[in-house]
Amino acid sequence: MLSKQQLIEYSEDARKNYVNHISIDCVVFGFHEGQMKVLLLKTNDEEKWYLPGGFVLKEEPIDNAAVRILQERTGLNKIFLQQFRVFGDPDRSKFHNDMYADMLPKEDNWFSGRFISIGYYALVDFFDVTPQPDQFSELCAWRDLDDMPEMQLDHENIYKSALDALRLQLNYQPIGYNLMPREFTMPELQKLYEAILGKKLDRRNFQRRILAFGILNRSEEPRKGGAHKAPYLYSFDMKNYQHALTEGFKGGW
Amino acid sequence: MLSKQQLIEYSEDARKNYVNHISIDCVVFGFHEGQMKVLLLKTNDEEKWYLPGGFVLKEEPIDNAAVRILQERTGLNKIFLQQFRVFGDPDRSKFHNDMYADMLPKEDNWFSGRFISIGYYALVDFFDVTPQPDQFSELCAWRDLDDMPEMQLDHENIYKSALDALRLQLNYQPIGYNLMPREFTMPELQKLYEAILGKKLDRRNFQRRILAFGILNRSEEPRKGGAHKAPYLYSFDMKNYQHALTEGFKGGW
DNA sequence: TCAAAAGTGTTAAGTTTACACCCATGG
DNA sequence: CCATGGGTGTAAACTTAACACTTTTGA
Repeated sequence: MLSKQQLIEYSEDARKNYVNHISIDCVVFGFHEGQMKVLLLKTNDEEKWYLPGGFVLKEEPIDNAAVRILQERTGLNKIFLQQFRVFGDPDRSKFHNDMYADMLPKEDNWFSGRFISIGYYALVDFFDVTPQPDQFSELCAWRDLDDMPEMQLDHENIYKSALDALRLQLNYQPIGYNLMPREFTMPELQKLYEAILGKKLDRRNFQRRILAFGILNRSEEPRKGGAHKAPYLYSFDMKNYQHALTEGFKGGW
Repeated sequence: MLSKQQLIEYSEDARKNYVNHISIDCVVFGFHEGQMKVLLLKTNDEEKWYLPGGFVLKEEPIDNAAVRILQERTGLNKIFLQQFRVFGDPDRSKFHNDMYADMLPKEDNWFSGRFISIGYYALVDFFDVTPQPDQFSELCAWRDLDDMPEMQLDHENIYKSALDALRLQLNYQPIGYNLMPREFTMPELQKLYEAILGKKLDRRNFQRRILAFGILNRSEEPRKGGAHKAPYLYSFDMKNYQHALTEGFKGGW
């Protein structure tokens, strides 16, 4: 949490460096122990959590801004990012206006303005992430998809919207390279799909369908470990995966 | 086309009234005589055309801004609008910077800044539209999808991106209410789909598929007129249409 | 040797595709 | 009376869904 003095400095710096009126909010999805997770931030003072976000540098492409912001929160360089919507109601910024009303000059501070936010969702490997709080928070942590806390501003709306977009993406693009470890078993991949969709899938049909996409390579060695038949290990065939990403599955019309 | 003086005034007014750094670009699709059309603008001086667009008033929701802008260009009130992407490269505004370099003060004029543009596509009934040029143009006209002219800035990119989004929408949402007259025949609707997709479809299979969506009502009276069997007239069942719009077709997973 | 979890296969139901024939109308 | 374009039907190919049995492993 910033002191009043620091807040004033931040506000002045922001004015110098960032494009005014534009913000970026990111919904970072991770996957761990069969659960979809979302990366959230929180101050010690406030009860409510918020999404990682930030602003766009004056000469920076917006996609780069999203990458930069996420790098600061996760430590990751290569992140699968997808712009999915703009949130631009004029009263969505009211929160900041109120929050900093007594700390910053009423007019002409960075937070008093209106912000139109570009929503991105990101898919990341849970184990690669080292959650880093930002200047305004003490806590940066994963939260389970089915145990989401109350959120600030319109962030609940943004996160739900991101989940919808992600589910839609399942229908015409491969998912998983960014969420799974390099090698994984078929049941593990299935758990990812089930977590995203929030429902159970048939084991045998799932396998057939995924394999039909032609984006998986099966390695020779199975993974031993449980009191059961050792499952095969798979990895993504990056050539075909990339192709499927750009071309999409199934035609529709 | 504005004079230098008018341009300066516009620039000053814009600063007062609009949110800086944000613009809106609209790809307006219409359908006429079996052709998909896009509404474009042009000045007499310039060869290149551009998309209808504008800015967001300081207290205006962005969706309303898009509606307002399109109302000015088309005269229409009720327009099907879909936000589809943000275009935010820093050098996409270079064009305006150069164009007005000798007419406006170098620093601190409205057009010298960077603009991040929110892309919308719209579907409208061709016959309801009265194309209106804006302050910067003398010409506002429909252009055929398969005879598109050269365009300014990144507008070609934006338009192509809109077309992709529209084609994607065909796969999970109904299309047509906004593009067709109230009553239409099955072959007419088919032509719309063919125009959007840029390919021929099988008459019989098309009919089956569309009817299966359950969003059409067939009226009793057929339309006479050609030297052939009179085709039935259909209209959209708005209850089911709306439902399909929000719920989407086919499940995927 | 048994329970757990994974591999594999089959059949039935449902879609989609590719076609062919018949019907009303206006010239 | 015939050419044009529209309505309708169907068999074959393909997908998807539902379901059962066998295999391997660690305890």
